[in-house]
Amino acid sequence: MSTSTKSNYHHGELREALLQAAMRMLETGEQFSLRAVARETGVSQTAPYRHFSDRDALESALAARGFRDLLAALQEVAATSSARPAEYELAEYAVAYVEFALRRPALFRVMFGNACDEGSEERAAAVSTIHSVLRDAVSGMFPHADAAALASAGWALAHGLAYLHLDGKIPSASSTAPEAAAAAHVRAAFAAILTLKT
Amino acid sequence: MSTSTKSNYHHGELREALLQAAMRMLETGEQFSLRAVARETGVSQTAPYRHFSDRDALESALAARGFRDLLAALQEVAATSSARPAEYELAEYAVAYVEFALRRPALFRVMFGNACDEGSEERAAAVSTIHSVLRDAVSGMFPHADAAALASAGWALAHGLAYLHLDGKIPSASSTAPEAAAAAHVRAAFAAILTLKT
DNA sequence: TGTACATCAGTGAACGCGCGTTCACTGATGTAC
DNA sequence: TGTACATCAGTGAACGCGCGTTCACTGATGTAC
Repeated sequence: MSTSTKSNYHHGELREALLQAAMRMLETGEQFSLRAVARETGVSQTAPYRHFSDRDALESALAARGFRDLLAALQEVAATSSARPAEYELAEYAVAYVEFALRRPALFRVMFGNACDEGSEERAAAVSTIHSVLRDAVSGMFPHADAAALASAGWALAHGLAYLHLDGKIPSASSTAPEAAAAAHVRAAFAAILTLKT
Repeated sequence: MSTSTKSNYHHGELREALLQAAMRMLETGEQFSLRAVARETGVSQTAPYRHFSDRDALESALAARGFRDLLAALQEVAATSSARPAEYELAEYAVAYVEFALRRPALFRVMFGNACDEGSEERAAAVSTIHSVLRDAVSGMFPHADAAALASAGWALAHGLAYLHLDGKIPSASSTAPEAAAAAHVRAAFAAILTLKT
């Protein structure tokens, strides 16, 4: 499975292995614990302390990776598109955001839950990077608008949709795949707002 | 403190007392447990089982009250206002929503967290009541719009703003009271969206 | 090239915690006659 | 009006759980000479 199959002692890449195991658990919707991660990695339950000072340190590292991935997903929207009118473009950012949340629900909660939020400027930086990506996108699309305010609003809308779907507060109507239903809902929400122009 | 000061045996209104204690704890941001609620109420830790079959039953009852209160807060917006233009009116619903979330953060999470969501049609009913209140408001304000979609969008926007503020993801800029800053942010977000008309 | 030793990265037993929940119980209440 | 008894609403001890964390330890690695 790994490069060095034997000698569990001196694993070599335990830190990385722990992070990946934790991420895997988060991905399946489980919430993790230091013990569970150690178990999953096949290592004694105190081994993680060699690499993370405490539970929050692991959680912060996961959140940081989550933000990196979310950012990548958003930037991919910017890269792929541009055949659409600007307004729809904005909606696609939101779709990517919500899909990320639904694909990796527990991770999303770790990233945004206030649990280990205090004192991590890495986290603050990640949040502000996302914000500025959105702001740049918005100001490209709507040169005359207040880009910062609009980016905030768009983010909040996507965030709200993500949580409502995550928490099963949107009836989800039919038997369609939840991700598809969510995406449709996101587009409808943005379209409804843009309709206000009339 | 209560009507019957003595005879802790046969409390008389234990169910209500438990709910109020739990609500009080939630209000201060603590998350509760059956044991903690019993402690707070001054009763043995198994007493709550006379009134709630398990932890989830208590949580559901709290959520139901939360939805009732949130609904009241929204309806109060409808009652007080109407001097404003319709567009600002919508923002005021969102302000009330976010203020509710910030005033009672742990309750808000109980209401919307998916924890005990399964199988409670009381909960589903509460959610759909809120939705229809918003829809009615919207269709009163924007007769020509798709009221349902717009109500969803407005709700999601408010919900997202609520969570972002709850989780400290909005820098909060200054030293102002967080609730006031949040309210200003909500109004700004709605205003930014309406600006898209240009 | 070989040996001595410091350092590093694991182990495993144990701690104390709060939790939800069960069980057999007991005190208080209210109803039938 | 008084007594017998069923029912109700509490008590308190105990269970097993998973958790974060600590401790003294030991096996593996790498470096100095």
